Amino acid sequence: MQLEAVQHTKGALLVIAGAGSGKTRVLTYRVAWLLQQGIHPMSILAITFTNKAAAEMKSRIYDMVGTAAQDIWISTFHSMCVRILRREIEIMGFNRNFTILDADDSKRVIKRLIEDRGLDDKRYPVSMVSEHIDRAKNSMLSPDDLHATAGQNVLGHNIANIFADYEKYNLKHHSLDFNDLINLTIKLFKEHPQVLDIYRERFEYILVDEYQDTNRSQYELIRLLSSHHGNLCVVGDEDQGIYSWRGADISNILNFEQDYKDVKIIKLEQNYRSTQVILDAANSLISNNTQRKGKNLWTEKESVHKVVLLENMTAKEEAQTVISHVRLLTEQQDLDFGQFAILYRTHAQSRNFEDVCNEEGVPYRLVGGVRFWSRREIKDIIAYLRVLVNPYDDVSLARIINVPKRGFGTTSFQRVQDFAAELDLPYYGVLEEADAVPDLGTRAKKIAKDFIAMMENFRKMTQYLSVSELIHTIVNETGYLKELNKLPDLEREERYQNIMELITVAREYEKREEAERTLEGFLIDAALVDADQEEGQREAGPRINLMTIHAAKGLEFPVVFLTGLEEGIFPGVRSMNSEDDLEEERRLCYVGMTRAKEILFLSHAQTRQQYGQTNYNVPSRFLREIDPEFIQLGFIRPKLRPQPQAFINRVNPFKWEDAPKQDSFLDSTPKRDPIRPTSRAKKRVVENFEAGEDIRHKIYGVGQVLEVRGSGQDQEVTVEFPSVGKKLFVVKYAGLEKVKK
DNA sequence: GAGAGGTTTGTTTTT
DNA sequence: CAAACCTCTC
Repeated sequence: MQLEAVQHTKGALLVIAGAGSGKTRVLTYRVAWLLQQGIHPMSILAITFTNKAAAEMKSRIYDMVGTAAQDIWISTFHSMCVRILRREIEIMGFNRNFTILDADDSKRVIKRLIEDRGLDDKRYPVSMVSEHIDRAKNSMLSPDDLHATAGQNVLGHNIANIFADYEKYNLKHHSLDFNDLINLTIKLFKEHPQVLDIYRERFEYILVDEYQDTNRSQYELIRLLSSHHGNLCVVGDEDQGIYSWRGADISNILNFEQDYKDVKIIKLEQNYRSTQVILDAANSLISNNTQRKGKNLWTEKESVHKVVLLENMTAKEEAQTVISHVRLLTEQQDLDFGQFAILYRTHAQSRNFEDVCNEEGVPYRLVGGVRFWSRREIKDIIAYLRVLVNPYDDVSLARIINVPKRGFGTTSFQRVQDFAAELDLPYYGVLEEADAVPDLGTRAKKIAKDFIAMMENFRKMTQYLSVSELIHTIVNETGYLKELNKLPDLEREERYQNIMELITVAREYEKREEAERTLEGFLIDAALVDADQEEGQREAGPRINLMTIHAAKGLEFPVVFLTGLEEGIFPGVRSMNSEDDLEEERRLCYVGMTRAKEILFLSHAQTRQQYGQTNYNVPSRFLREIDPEFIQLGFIRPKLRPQPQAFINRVNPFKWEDAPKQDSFLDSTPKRDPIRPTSRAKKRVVENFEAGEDIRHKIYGVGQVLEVRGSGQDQEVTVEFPSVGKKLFVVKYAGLEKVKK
C-alpha cells in the first residue's frame, strides 16, 4: 500500500494513514520518487503544520536525495505564506517589513481597540473578543459577515465593529497576525490572478501532511494552488484531528472525495509501531467516537505487557510512581531515559514531574512550556528590533518606551497616545515630534528626543552589525542589563540566561545557510519558528521527554506514560459540555496512546492542586471506555486509599487480599462534594442565574443550569453535571457564604 | 513616576 | 501558584 501511494503521482490522492502506518515514510519516498521521474525539485511543494515536521521531512529527504532537496519548498502553511507575502505584499498596501503579531500582541491591540470604543471590558473581555475574531478569520468571515449574522444582538455587532477596527489597525500599522498570513495570501491570489499564476504553474506537485488539521482558509489556499496541475496528495487520519479549536475542520478530509475529481484513496492500516495490545486498547477507546470513517489498525508486533494502569492518591505521587517505573525499567531492561515520554494534557501538569526528576537526579527534557519567545525579556528585546524594522509597530513601541525605566511613565505616554490618535500618526512619529505634543512636560520631551536619537543610532548600526551584535548593543546601551541587576538573584540569573540564549539563537540564525541573514529575516523566524531551546538542561546524554500530547503528535517512544487521566483534566472541564469536544478529547487520548511502541502506561490521581487549591478528581471516562481486558496493574504497588481497590480488582485478576469490599471505584462519585465554590464566590455579590446559563466560571465543575427558583441571595438552581453521569443536583446560594449541595 | 505591598484572577491544546 | 492588576506612599 505504501508503494502504491508513493507511485500514484498524477491527480488527486488521499492517503488515510493510521497512526504508525509509515506516513512520513510515504511522503519522503514519494518526493524521492518524483525526483527520480525527472521532476524538477522547484516544482514540488510539501506543506506541514509544525516546523518540527517540516525539519524532519527535510532532513529525511536530504538523506535520500542529497542537495537536490534544497530547491524543494518544504514548509509550514505559515512560513510558506510569509515567503510569498514578503515578495508580493506591497501591491496590497502593506510594507514588506510587516510585523507578525503573536497571540499576545494581538490581544494587546484588541484591548486597546475595546478601550478606544469606550466599551466595558467586563462585558467585552479581551479573551472573548479575540476568540470571536480568531474564529471568524479561521472561517474566512469578514466584519460585515459578522454584522449580517448578529441580527438584534448588540454584543455581536460590537464584536464585529472591534473586528473591523482591528483590520484597519493592522493595515495602518503594517502588522499581520497568524491568520492574516494565510488569509492575505488568499486575498492576494484572488485579487491578483497574475500572481496566483506564477505559483500555481510552478507547483506541479503538492503534498499536504496532517490534512485533517486544515481549516477553512488553509483548505482554500490548497485549492487555489493545486487548481492548475491538480496533482495533489493529501495525507491524514480523521482519528488524529486534534486542532478543531484552531478552526481545523475534519470534514475537509471526510469530504475530500467530493471536493476533487477522480480521487484515488489509499488506506494504510498496518501499524509498524505499537504492539497488538496497545492497538487493541486504543481501538476500543476510539470506537466510542461517531465522527469517523472507521478503520482497522493491525500489526505483526507481539505484545510485551498489557497496558499498565497506575493509580495514585495525589498528583505528586503520580509523578513519583511514574519515575519509579522509569527507573525500574531502565534497570531491568535495556532502555535509556531518552526512550521514555511522559505526556499530559496541559503544560501546567509538567511541574510535578520536573520536581520529582530534580529530586531523584533523573535527567529530563521539557518540550514547550512557557515558550521561549513569550518570555518577558525576550519579547522586550524583540520589540526593540521590531520598532527598528517597522516604526509603525505601536504595540512594540508601547512595550519598550519605558523599558528599562527611563522616566517616561503612564501619564506622559497617555499624552503621546492621545496626540497620536488625534493626528492619526504612529507613536514613533509622535515621539519624533515630541515638542508638538500638548501638555507633555519638558523633561518628558527631552526623554522622548533622547529615545528617538538612540533608536536612530541603532538603526544605523543595523547596516554594519549582525543581529547578535545588535542585540548585544541594545541590551547594553539601553541599560536593560543594568536594570536586571536590581532583581533578586534567581530571577536575574534566569533572565540573563534567556538573553544569552537569544544571542545564541541569533548567532545560529546567522550561520544558517538558507537564511536571509538579515534582521527582518530573523524577526520572521522569531515569530514563526519555535526555538528548540533546552533551558538550563544542557547536560548531555539521554533524558526523559516531558511534553503535552499535542506536542507529541507525530512522535513515537518505546515507553509512554499518559498521565492525569481524570475528569476535568482529561477530558478537560471545558470539553465536557459538548459531544464534539468530547470526541476531540478522545482523539487526543488516542493520539497519546498510539505514541507507544512497547509499553503504554495510563495514570490518574485522586487529588490534585489546581489554582493553588486541592481538588478531588474522578478517574477519566476514557479509562472506563478502554476494554479492561487489555489493562493490568503497575509493577510497583501504588500507595492508595481504600476506595480504588474495587476498581483495581476489576481490572486485575490478582486481587489484593485484604481489599475492602466496595462498589466499583470508577462508578462511584468522589468522596468530597464535587460542587465547591471558588474562593472568590464567597466574596462576590450574588448574582441571578438564568436557566440555560453556563456557570462553570462561578462554581467549579458545574455544567448547564436547568432551572432556577428564587432570586438574589436565595436561589435554588438545578444543574446538570456531565461528569457524574447526568445526575441532577440542587445548588442553593446561601447568602454570601458558599454553595451547598 | 517608581516601587512596595496587597488583591484578584485565571488554564487547554499552537502557527 | 503565579502573574496581572490595583492602591498607596514617597
